[in-house]
Amino acid sequence: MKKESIVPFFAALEAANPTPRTELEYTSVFELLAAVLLSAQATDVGVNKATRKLFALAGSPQAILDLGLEGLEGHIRTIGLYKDKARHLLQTCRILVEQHAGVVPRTREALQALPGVGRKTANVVLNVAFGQPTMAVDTHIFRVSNRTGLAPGKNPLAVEIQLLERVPPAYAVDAHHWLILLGRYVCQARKPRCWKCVVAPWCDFGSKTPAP
DNA sequence: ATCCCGAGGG
DNA sequence: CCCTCTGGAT
Repeated sequence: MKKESIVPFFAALEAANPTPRTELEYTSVFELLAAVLLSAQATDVGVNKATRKLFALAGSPQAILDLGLEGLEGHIRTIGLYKDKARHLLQTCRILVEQHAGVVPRTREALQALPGVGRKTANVVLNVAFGQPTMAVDTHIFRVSNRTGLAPGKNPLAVEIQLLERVPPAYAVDAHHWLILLGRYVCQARKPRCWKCVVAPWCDFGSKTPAP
């Protein structure tokens, strides 16, 4: 993608969706952290289905701890990778209670020190909860960045660095959500719907898919 | 590089 | 059946 295409690219995304937001359901920063941790290799729809009941019963680190491993597994069993996620979330809650007074930390270092929280999850929390211009490169953002040519890096970290360099400051906070939603509903992995894509004029993707 | 792992879609 | 879904730990 040409350098001069980047501003119109994001201007088009902004025009189509002026105030993008995550589709994960949460009512506190802790619930956001838990929901993002659970969302690895899973759909938001599936995570929300489980967390709606879970958070109604246990919406704080101590309340999750009180569920115990078996109890927590019971609530998230319908989500993929649930054994690892239950164990990691419990350990994370234990650290939050014992080392952070039950409050989600605001630094990348402290976030990534939590079990089950890697670079991508930390970036999402920093962006969504604390308004920082991070680029959380998940499966959607990686694919969209490569296809469009916005950031052609060969691995998630390379793409993240390119996005941080190339996305204009005015778009840096919302870019995360625009790219995610574009990947989820338009630039899909199997069958991209190029005919309904608002950034198609600036996209490098060859042989754009026609309308059905 | 490999494992984890259920639900939904094609 | 196979692929995909807001990855992280080993």
